Amino acid sequence: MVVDFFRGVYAIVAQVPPGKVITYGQIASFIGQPRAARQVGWAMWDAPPELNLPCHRVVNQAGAMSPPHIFGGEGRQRAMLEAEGVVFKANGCIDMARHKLKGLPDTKLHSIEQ
DNA sequence: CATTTGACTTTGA
DNA sequence: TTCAAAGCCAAAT
Repeated sequence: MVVDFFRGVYAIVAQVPPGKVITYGQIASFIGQPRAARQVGWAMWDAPPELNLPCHRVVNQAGAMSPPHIFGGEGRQRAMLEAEGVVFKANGCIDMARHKLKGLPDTKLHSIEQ
């Protein structure tokens, strides 16, 4: 089986270090479905708060963040990212070249794969 | 079972 | 990095 898509998303996001951000596409790629970036967002919606997933560290490729109604406020996500040490550009987008995660800190994804 | 929807990506300019 | 258009995948209706 392709493993629970959502399960993989949770595992990836949970391993994202503070002060760093990851794109939906990268998450999907780690799972094995580089085209299922949209479903990553769906998984986030279905993501239980018990996991304490740092959804604010998950952004799109352009460095733009999710709609405000997700975090219950306009500019809410930006505040959390700034608190983590993330640098924002004047336009309001994240400095991807500086914070875009290249690889996961732990390769424990071996369990969720396959 | 067919259609719509969406926390997106990629390519090109 | 930003704007525009087309494409993809899974869940909801």
